Amino acid sequence: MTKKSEPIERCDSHVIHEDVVNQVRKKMPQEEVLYDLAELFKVFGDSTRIKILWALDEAEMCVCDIAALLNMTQSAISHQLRVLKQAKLVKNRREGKIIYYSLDDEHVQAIFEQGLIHIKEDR
Amino acid sequence: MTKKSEPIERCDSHVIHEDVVNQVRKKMPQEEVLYDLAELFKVFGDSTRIKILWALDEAEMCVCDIAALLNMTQSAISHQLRVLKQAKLVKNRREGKIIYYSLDDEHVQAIFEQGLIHIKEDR
DNA sequence: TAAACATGTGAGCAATTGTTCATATGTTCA
DNA sequence: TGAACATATGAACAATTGCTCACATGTTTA
Repeated sequence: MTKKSEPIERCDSHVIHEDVVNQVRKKMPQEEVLYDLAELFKVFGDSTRIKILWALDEAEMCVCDIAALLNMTQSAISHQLRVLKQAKLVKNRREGKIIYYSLDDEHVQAIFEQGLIHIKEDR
Repeated sequence: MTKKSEPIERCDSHVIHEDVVNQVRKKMPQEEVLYDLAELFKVFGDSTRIKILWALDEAEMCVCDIAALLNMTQSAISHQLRVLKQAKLVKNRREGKIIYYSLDDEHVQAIFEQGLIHIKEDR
């Protein structure tokens, strides 16, 4: 989306602290890394998906179970599970007709943890 | 958005593992907590905001600096800074005409860290 | 094999989001 | 005070998103 950074020319005209800007620019990670990071957090940025992840952190569950738990359509859950799987946060295994989902990343809990710390400070 | 969880009645008809569902339901945090968590991650789920946060983790910067760094409009940056401020991730101080922004949460880095761990495993 | 069942998927739609543009607000300095 | 400057903000618009609905896929069992 964002263009490769061209010579400083924006903010209408004046760059206030060119030294700071250049110094920070040197330290910025690759564009792609920041983009991927945003994509990952985007997956966490929906309460349905958060609920699914939290549930799967408690137990392996099939699609129907999750739909019942969250009082949502099987289809809606299935769509979201696809997103979670693409993000490699969730994996599944088949057992007959039933497909069981579980977490595919031991860091999900750690990410939740950090988020909760922030939230709790805001009250 | 989501309704308060009513008696299990979804997934068309059959609940596959009612025991698991009930057990997991007991362990689920309050609806509101999960919602707030999603809201927080939503803020992290945009590459412009990720870049801003990363930059501010390196140095305090004014709006114009950030716009120059990211090669974006002052207005666009200002809008995003508002989002970040509402999420209490960023604070500012005024010095004459110039308003300096900086991180308002020492956990931002920790959250990035966790995200990066996940991303790096996917390669 | 056909019916029943569990899940996946594409199209469509309303809601949300990120940016732009024009302009408002607030500060400094001549 | 008025011009210049730094930032904030509201309206508008295109793009994205999450859900629903209808139906497809794949598995079991009678």
